[in-house]
Amino acid sequence: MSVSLRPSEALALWHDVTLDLVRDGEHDFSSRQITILLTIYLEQPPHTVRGLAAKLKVTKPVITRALDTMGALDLVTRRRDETDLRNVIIQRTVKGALFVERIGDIIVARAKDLPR
Amino acid sequence: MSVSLRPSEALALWHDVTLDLVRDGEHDFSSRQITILLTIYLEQPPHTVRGLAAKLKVTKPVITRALDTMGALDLVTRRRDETDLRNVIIQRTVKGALFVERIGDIIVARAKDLPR
DNA sequence: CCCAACTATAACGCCTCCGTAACAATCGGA
DNA sequence: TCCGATTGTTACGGAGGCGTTATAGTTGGG
Repeated sequence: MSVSLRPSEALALWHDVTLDLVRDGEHDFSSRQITILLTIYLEQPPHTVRGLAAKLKVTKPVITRALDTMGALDLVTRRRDETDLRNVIIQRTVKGALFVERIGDIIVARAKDLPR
Repeated sequence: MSVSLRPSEALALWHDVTLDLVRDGEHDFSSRQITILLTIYLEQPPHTVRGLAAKLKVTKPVITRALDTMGALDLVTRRRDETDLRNVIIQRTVKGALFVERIGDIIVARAKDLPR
């Protein structure tokens, strides 16, 4: 199945959702940070710094810094890979799951209220 | 009309679109900046610093700074309101319109490709 | 004609992020 | 057992955002 959206509807949806996120005022993440968070919570584990950097086409320090920030907010955790100690496995947290869930609820609600 | 989305679809769509935006790598805007840009291009003019600040529930310097940044990128312009010289009218640019249009196209494309 | 109210912006010190480069730890094949 | 390759992180100087506060310009009612 696919979702049918006209450009004006798509942009209105994007606008409404980001507006809600800004108004809530809890965090002001960049596109990079949001993408990293959603990738961790939506795609199949395991997630590594290297893997995320490749997927997003950014450098590894970008990932490290984002994980530092979101780790401090308890939205994400890191664990050493015991089978290869060079790797770091990025893991989900309850708080992060709730945050992502809330984003999903906002999108659904705004899509439902979309005029036209 | 409204758009029917389940939470998992909504999040997948958000993930796919932000991923595209990050991969393109042209800009890395925050939620605030994106919201300001979309508000200017989607809502009825005129737009003022005060009005945007109220709508987004942020302080005026936040808006001024965002306009500085996006103005330097030619995504937005400022003009003095001739009927009340205290006001600044924020205006659209060709480059900004194309940028917003591209975001719309990405959302539509990703919605169409959405599995399930 | 004042002057309080309102506009947007500038200034301040702080913090976070940037890209690049160097780094320590670890792995695995020769 | 080396030693080159690979992992993630840290260090660096620079750029830009933050919230708060101060400021310059403008308005309009008394």
